[in-house]
Amino acid sequence: MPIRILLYEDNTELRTSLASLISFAEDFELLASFENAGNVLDNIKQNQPDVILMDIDMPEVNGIEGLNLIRSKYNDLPVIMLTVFDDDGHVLEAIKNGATGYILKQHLTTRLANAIHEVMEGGAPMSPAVARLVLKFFNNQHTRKTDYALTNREKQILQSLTDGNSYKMIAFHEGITLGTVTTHIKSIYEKLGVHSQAEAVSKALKERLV
Amino acid sequence: MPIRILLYEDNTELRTSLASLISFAEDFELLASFENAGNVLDNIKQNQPDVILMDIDMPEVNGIEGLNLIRSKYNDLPVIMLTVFDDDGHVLEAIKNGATGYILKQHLTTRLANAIHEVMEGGAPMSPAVARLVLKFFNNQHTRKTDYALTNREKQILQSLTDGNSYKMIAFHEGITLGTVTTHIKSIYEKLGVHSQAEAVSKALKERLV
DNA sequence: CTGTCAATCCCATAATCAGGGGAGATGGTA
DNA sequence: TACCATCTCCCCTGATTATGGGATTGACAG
Repeated sequence: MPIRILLYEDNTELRTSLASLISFAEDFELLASFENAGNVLDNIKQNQPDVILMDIDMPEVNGIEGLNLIRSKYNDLPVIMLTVFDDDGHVLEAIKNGATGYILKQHLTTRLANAIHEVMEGGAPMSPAVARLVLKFFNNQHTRKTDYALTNREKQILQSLTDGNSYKMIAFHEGITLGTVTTHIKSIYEKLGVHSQAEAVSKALKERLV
Repeated sequence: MPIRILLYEDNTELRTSLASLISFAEDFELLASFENAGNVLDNIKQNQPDVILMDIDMPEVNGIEGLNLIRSKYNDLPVIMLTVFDDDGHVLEAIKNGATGYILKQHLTTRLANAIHEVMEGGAPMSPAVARLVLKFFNNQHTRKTDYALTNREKQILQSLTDGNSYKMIAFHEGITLGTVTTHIKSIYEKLGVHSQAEAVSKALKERLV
């Protein structure tokens, strides 16, 4: 049983050559190809593909929008994004929206077949540069911690505040008086340069202080 | 000029066979290998490697700790993690801590050489299953939005609250009275099931409502 | 045309919070 | 020893917030 494929690509030449590339391999079957993602949901319903190849930069309805349409109905259908750019914005946007793989057009000839097999086996094929980008972003998200020189006690209390506890509850949980809690919070505010709970909690969460 | 490699792997047998695998290729040079990451910073200083191969599961100082040590000094030195587990926790932990690549031991023979070349060219080699895991996590982080049926106005105000604005400031910015702000916030709290600013802000940020 | 909903406004009160002050007890360091 | 940071406690006051009412308007659906 061949792997059933739908292709979205606005460049006629590339679409044609991709089509023949796919048809060449006997374990792939190209069901249809389109020049934009305008009717992607209908296309899927009619063709029942196993995998979708989606260019990002298309007129009318582009690849990201197409991806969104797909994900609104089909959560697990593998979608491999194709693009000439390794532009950060596009990549991250596609991935946030649930792309399964992401290959640069320059790697198409060497990687496409492999990539299709990989997604069918539950993998996530990416051009190495794309993978690096994702890891970098991921890493940034999780290490950004400016040093405000909060003491351990202050961190605990900020944590508790961030969990939505009132001064009273914090005092109870930490086994200290209400007055002490306010004292700690005063210095937390000073160190963070904020003037309200909302600001403190926001800063704590955004900068991963807790 | 061969690519200079340091290896960390506690299993003697595997360490030996990796060592010979690496020495076999003439574009690689194995500088040294160790059974845990205890002296990783000294090792690096002495050997000046281009790439580090790091097992995760090692006695004394494990791969994640080793990675952390490395990242505290060397921000760009490529570190490829090796593991038998495709266990979510390890993978994500390693990536959060700045791993450059992540390959499963079952793929070592077929992918290792390739992976080393990829990191040297600025890529991020990952076993497909690992890549899928990362994308999935990434995707979750960015789409998790439970529907609390907040109205547009309520979302705006929640946003403003999350930015650290007081009721007064919100009233001013939105051009409505203080009373109206409290009314909106009342219904926001009801819909979110919270009873304080801190809780609301926390929930809004954690569940990406804003 | 009637009901529902979003958005606006108002009133009122108890509780909580922000920010100002001062002060004693640790424990480590210069 | 003297200093300094940390953690603890206290007092006070004005501002802000949480929560309970009730009410009007316009839009939209049935």
